[in-house]
Amino acid sequence: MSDAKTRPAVMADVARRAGVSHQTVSRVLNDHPNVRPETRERVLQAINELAYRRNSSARALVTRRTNTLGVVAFDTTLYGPASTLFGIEQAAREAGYFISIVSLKTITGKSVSEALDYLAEQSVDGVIVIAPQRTAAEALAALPADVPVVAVEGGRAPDRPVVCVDQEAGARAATEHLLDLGHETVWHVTGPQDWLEAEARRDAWRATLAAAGAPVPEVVPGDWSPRSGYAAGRVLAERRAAGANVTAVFVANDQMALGMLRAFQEAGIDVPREVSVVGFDDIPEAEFFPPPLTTVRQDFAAVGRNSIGVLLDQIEDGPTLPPPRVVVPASLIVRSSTSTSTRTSTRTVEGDAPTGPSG
Amino acid sequence: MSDAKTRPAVMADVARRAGVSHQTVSRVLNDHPNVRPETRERVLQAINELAYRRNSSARALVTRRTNTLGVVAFDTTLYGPASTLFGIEQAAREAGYFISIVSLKTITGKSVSEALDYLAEQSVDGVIVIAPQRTAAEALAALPADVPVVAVEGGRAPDRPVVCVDQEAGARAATEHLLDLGHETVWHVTGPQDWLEAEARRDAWRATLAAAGAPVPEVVPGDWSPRSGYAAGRVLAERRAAGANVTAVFVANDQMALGMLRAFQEAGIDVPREVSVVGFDDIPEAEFFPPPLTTVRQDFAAVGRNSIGVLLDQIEDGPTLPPPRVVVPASLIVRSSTSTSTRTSTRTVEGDAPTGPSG
DNA sequence: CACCATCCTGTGAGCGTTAACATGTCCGCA
DNA sequence: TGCGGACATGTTAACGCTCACAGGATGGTG
Repeated sequence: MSDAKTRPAVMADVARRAGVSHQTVSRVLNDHPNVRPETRERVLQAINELAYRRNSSARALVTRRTNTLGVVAFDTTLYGPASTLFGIEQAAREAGYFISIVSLKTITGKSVSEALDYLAEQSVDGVIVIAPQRTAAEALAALPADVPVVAVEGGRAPDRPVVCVDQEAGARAATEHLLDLGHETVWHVTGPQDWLEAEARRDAWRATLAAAGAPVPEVVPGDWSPRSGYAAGRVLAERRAAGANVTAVFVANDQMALGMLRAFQEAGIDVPREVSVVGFDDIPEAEFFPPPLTTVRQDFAAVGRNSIGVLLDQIEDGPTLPPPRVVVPASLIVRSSTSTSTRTSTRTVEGDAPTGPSG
Repeated sequence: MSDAKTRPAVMADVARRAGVSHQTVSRVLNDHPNVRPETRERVLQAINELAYRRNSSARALVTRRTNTLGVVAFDTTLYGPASTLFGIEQAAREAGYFISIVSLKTITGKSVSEALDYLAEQSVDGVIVIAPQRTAAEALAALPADVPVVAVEGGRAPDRPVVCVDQEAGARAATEHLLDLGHETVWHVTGPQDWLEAEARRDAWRATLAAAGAPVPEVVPGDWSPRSGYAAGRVLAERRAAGANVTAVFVANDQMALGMLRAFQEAGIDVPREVSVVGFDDIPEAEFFPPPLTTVRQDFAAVGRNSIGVLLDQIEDGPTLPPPRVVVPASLIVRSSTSTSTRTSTRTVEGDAPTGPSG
């Protein structure tokens, strides 16, 4: 009975070598308590000698668990998604799960549901969807839940577990920081319209201004790219030249802030002496912008950890009602792109209001 | 025999419903030719009605193929690795493969081999290792090849397939561009010592200078981070103040270039009037640096496509000798951080050599 | 000494699929 | 009419594992 030449060893081979049954080998592998230490030792040695590896497919077939989680992401080239993905991967591996990833080029209801289909084909045990856009979040909500799903930045989906960064607190901190510095009001450059994060930051900015009794300027649209930030910077420089009270800007992300800094520089506007700028994300480059950017840092590692935590809970205990909603804090990092308002010797501006430069 | 309540349908269920044997269902699923169109139709309909999904574990168990490829990456938060990963994922999905990823925090021989172990446990069909460091590449070379492996940026590993960007051509283009602009020589800020890319860029820079008969200044060390670029910028500003001929710098990546630009600005050095700067990577922000950065663009999508291509070849046809080595081109993107040398009215510098500002 | 509980180990079945082979049908051609 | 071959389908046996259950020891207790 000349055995196979180089076929990897299977459980039966180990069993034979250790002089036990395949079931005992299985027990050793699965840390069952009822195995004599001596026997366990013999089995482990046989495993080592044969370089035995348990066949994950056979195991998955019978346990109905693949130990694999799917992640659907969009533009993993951006710092935020990339960092979130990294956090997710670390947390998953720690919990003994594999991560299978699908990166989308375009995010539509269709592409999201296709991605989920694709992952379902691989029989993942659960899925994390990084769904920062309204369309993605809606597509997710519309889907039948044959597999546990967690949305990251998934808006206020009422029936899905969601993990997200506290955009509101971040935007509020940014805006208040500028108001506290004595600026009469704060302008805002938004992200793309259908991004939930952009919306949340904008709304919180607006609410903060309103709460402080400060005038609420029209938003300047952007799309996250440095280019759009540059364009927004030119718009604001123009407004300023035309007499508008532009001394402080809260830009919805760091990349746009970079573009804006460049536009201001070209327009001869000094940051922070003449205009203060705050970003959002705290990308590694932000500290070295001209000038170093005051911005809001998001704890992406925590987002990853929590996503995995919520997802595993759901996999193990089934869906809970109401679905959990975890909010991860964001913190303001003050650098050199913001300073007190120096607009003292100026003619009164058009839409003035009682500002409270509180301490 | 009341059938299971909500248990997902299996092949036998489909077979029963379509009035055929499970084997015929299998044939339909696998596009076997010998199925009557009419039968095929009936089977497909049954599949639809039951929302049947083939069980990938069972399939993998018998075919000994998981249709999954592993990717080992390091610091996927950086633009380069993130982009490569994205390219790999796209190409893999197109080819019908799943991607399972392991991101390493630290890259050592141990961590790389652990990652490969981890992926082996998942029975991946092949692995792509993004191994830009010497240690990673060496760990890879030392490993037994029980699974097809492709190294991305894996140095000159003689016995492993490698896909890499033409660092040499990129660095040469950057250096020549500066020499062509009339600069007597070009300084260089390197990446971390054990990164193969850093080494390749440095060597090519040095060779280009030598070929042009230009003096070769000492390299300034860096570690990819903006911070280290800033430090390098201060060093060079100091040298310049001390009379050294610093009019052109080739920085090994864009992030460090950003830090350097900041240092130069603080030192009152105008870029590009007084010093020209070239980066490497062409990150999205580069176009909006102060000033827009001349840099070298790498085609990460092509790297991804080629990695998958080489890996699939190896999986399907077995290892070939010699192992393939694919080099992806890099191209110089000229922006505003470089200009002709204006160092005309200067005292002669110490280490002068016959420069050839050739056309 | 009988009896039950506890520990350790083995036996057999089954997870859902594909591969190999068997069977049956139909057609063309000698 | 008979026969080989292409085609269409069914039957059976793996694939390598875990689960449920069946024992054979061993030890404490009545």
